[in-house]
Amino acid sequence: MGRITIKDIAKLLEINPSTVSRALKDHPDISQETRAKVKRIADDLGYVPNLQAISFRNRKSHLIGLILPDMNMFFFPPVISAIEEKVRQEGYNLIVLHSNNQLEREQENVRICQRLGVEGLLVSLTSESSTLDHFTELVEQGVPVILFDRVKDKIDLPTVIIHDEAVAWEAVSHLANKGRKRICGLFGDPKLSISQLRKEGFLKSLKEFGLPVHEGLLIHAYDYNHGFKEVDKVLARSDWPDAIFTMSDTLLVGAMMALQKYQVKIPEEIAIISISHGDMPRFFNPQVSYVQHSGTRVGATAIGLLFKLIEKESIPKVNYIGTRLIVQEST
Amino acid sequence: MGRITIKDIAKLLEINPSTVSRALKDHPDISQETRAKVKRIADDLGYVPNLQAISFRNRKSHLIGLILPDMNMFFFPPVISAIEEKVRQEGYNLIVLHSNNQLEREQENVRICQRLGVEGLLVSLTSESSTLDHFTELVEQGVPVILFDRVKDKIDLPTVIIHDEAVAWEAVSHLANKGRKRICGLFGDPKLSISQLRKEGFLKSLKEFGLPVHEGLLIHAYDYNHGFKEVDKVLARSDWPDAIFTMSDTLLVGAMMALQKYQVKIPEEIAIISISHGDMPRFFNPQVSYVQHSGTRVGATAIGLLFKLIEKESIPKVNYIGTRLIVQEST
DNA sequence: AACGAATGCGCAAACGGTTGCGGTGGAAAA
DNA sequence: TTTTCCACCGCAACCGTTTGCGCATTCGTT
Repeated sequence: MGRITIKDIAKLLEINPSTVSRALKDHPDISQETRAKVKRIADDLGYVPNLQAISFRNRKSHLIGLILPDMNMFFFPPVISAIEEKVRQEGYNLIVLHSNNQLEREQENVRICQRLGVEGLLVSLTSESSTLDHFTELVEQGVPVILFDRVKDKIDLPTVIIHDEAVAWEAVSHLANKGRKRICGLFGDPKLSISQLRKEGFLKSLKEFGLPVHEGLLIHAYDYNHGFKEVDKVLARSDWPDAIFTMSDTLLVGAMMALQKYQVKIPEEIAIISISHGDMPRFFNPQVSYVQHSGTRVGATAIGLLFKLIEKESIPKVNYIGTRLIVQEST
Repeated sequence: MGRITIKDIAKLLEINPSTVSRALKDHPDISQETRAKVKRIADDLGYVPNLQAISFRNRKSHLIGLILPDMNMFFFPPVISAIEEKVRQEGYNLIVLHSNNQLEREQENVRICQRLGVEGLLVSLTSESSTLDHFTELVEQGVPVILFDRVKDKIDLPTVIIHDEAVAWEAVSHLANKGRKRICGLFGDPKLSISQLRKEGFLKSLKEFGLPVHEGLLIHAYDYNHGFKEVDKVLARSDWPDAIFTMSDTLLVGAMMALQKYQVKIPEEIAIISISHGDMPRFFNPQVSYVQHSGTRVGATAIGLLFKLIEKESIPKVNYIGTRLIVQEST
């Protein structure tokens, strides 16, 4: 025999499936005696409720969708962990989808979520996601959607972010306060709002400190190899910067690879600071100062808000995650 | 109105739902004309097939379960990516579950998969998973289960692994061939078979080269902080090793942090080699030699085999993933 | 003794889509 | 003209579980 169903139990006990169903969930209409009998048989036969049937009947999937642009090893793992933890606590399950940084894939992923009947959706956008029409249908059907980290402004979906501009400003200002004057900045894909905002914070800080902006020291890179190559180019010249700001762990790694190649004395010759999840800066010697941007907190906050939406509570449009400047002795 | 169903379309066109169903999937029984009409209306109304209903009716979920012991940032991200890629290609969806390194959670996760009706299951075990009874019920129901990376021997589930012992042996032998004589080994949780096997490979190499085994240089550590502390202790003494082997990226990081703290000259004073996914060794200066253990290949192989099982094809019991020794100039 | 209430359970429909089978109508074959 | 055949579509059951409603039976109350 395949899987045991409620019907099987009913037949065995010569009662109605509805009675079995009610007995299993301690419905007061059913006598203690019957409940006990049903539960016993269910246990003996190894009855496992068919979630598909239940989902179908109740018109809910108990599924939460999570759409990520990529599988950045530094940031998303703790995000996924935090989300999955909460999701399971609430008796839901998590579907993780990757967009491979392509809008088309993202749209496809949204469709998949729609077909699966997810009850809530957490999204970190690709850099190509300028239009967000692919979410409207889902939203109109009443499915809550929350954007986190990689978001778009001027859209009406709730977001969970850090105060990107302020965070970059804080990091760069720390360098400037230490007397650094020729500061190089590494940013990610310029199409991403996080890149734009962090760059603005960078520029704002330079301006406040009256420091010049060197176009050659404003770098955009897409991965650590690219970051390495760009910083390598900078260091190949004689007019070295005296500090580097990197907006992510990925870029920090790229920069460090170049700095190490040139045997740069950190921080004497060049100081470096990053926005980071918090692990990577400790792996280097000397350890790197950073503004901590916790993926765990981002994930936990986002999923918490999503469940509030699912419970029909209202939440703020924009939700900022706190950050913390971690200064290493050496910097 | 909520979600558009086949019945809605049928009512609108004054035809039978079965006709709509067939029209949508180009059943030859339906005239081209009707097909066109149905598809047009379906499109206009934004019909989205209810996957829950379909899954229920067809008694299949199109779901694949992936159970991970933790969210190790070095190894599992590429594994997840590779699996998800293939899963989506096959028209399936992926459920990712984390066991947080607890057997209890793993058992719970298996139950969840069972209730969800997954059609296949990929598992990397926790270190606590000595018994594997929690899989038998699922297996008996005909659901294929494949273990990868963190597996148990003496069980009858198919596995995807690297040749742990040989890989460790290769790495350590490389050190020995370079004349290293006092080699320190860092291993993970001793309850894990990968730790045991890699340790055996380590010891085998030492033996073959006639090198002594120093108990104090055989270290087990659970995360990079722990690894750091242990290596720190070793370096606090005067009798330094002249080489270190680490069995994972996590431990490599811990070791490097300690080496950097003591300003150890690599590889002059102490050489280091690791088993690694491949990114981390490049982040250090000098770059670290390693035996590459590709999470992408592991994931791709495991999911490929799983689909073979789903298609009722037979597969080997143990499947080895190839590895490659990457020697950096400096070592 | 008679009536209302509570208790315990069964009946049947429903969720959305699929599918075997059967039926109708019109065209082609006899 | 009658028979055959095929193209096209409808009917109804079904997947497993839930739930509103209704029907007995028993119990407590005047």
